[in-house]
Amino acid sequence: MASELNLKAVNLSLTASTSDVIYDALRDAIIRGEMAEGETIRQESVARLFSVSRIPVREALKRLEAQGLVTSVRYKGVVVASMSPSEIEEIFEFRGLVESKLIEYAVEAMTPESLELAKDYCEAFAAETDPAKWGDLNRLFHSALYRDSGRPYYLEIVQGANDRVERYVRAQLDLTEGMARAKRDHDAILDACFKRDARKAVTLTAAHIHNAGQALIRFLRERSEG
Amino acid sequence: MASELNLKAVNLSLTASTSDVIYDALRDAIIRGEMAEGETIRQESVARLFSVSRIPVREALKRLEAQGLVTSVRYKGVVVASMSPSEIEEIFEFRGLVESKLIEYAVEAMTPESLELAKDYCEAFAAETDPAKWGDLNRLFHSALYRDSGRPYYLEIVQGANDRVERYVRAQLDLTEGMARAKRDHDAILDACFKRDARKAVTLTAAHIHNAGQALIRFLRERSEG
DNA sequence: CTATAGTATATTGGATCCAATTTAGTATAG
DNA sequence: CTATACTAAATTGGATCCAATATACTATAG
Repeated sequence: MASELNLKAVNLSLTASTSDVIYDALRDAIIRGEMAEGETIRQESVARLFSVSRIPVREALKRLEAQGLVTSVRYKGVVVASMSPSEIEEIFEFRGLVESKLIEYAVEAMTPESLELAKDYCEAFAAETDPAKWGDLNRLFHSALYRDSGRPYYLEIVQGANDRVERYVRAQLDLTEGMARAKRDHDAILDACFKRDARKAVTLTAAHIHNAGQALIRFLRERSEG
Repeated sequence: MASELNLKAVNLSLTASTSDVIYDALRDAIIRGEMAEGETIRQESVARLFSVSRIPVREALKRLEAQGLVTSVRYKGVVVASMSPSEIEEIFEFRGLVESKLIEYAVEAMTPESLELAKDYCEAFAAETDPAKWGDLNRLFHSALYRDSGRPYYLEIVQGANDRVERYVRAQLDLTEGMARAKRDHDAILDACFKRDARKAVTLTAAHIHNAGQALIRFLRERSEG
């Protein structure tokens, strides 16, 4: 139910419109898996939730649609997008391709501050016991690694790709032992970055994403059979 | 001026809303370079143009914003996005990375129909004398090459990347000798596809995109100096 | 003459209302 | 009892109106 959304979205900045706030809250709820896939999002219920009219809600939904997080059918409504295992597999393959390049560009350019930041997030991720926070820390870790790549467009695209699959990743991390491997992978990638070993970082990143994708696909196929 | 838009957008399908029609028309106008970069798009003028209210216009603009084709400032309006040479360069680099992979996947899987289609577009592109149509045929050619790749997400991303730079490519093709090389490149790529030589197709595609990008950057820098 | 304050206009953001369509429910024919 | 036609409720799409803000313009002080 949309009414269960725990909206943490405060004004991100002074220039945020109502539409922006709603967009962020809905995107967050979808990414975190707080809304079931296939669930229809009623304009009126979202509007009531925020005590606004449907206008900004509709604009937010258009943006979500453009990003592929919801699908819309005229006069019927928008539903939370759902992805087949093969679609998810494609996204992971794509992430491997692009994020490998990103880490290659970033390793040479990484500042000490970024390295420290990545280290902090890496440790926080390893120490975190609340599954709900793993996704955030995982994302923060990777974006700390990539931030000096000098490739804003790549980052934008990778963010979009991650957005589409994050809900599935979270569901899996909650229920499997994927965390253990993720921690080891992160440590190894971070180590390669500290040593400025771009080639190794690339290899490890590609393997990290590939393995995570394969584990997720196995998980989803098992669950769909069970 | 927005009033100069030659709207060719008829209903794409029976399920198209007014917002969809306006979105397509604006996207088309931006991509084709019919609107100057930095030009502000007034909701009211677009609405008048289509004889509708501002509501569907605003929804269309939100979608364009989500795709990076316009940028919006609260209470000021949306303007046609403009890209710096370095941003354009990044897009071309990105395209090279992703489209190389796409052609690799596609070459093995290409059906005779797709090969014929690509050949037709390639020839039409080479024979076309109207610069306004080069962009369309160029895009059709490449999408015919990629369509059997089995990678819908890659295609979606590549389309978005192309959308952002197409206006600049068109401006350059209109004014330089870039066409000649483009034709030769296309012939060579198509030949490699017919011979199922994936490796060669990859190399040629990467070079094709790289060269086009470099030529475009040179063109833009010259023009900004002149 | 220039700079600044203040006002009027234009434009965007949002709310409310109406129209178009779908969906749920009901009655009726077979 | 089932299937179909019809009606009512719910929902989305769009139009019109009002509020918030920015921009252009004017007047006035210096």
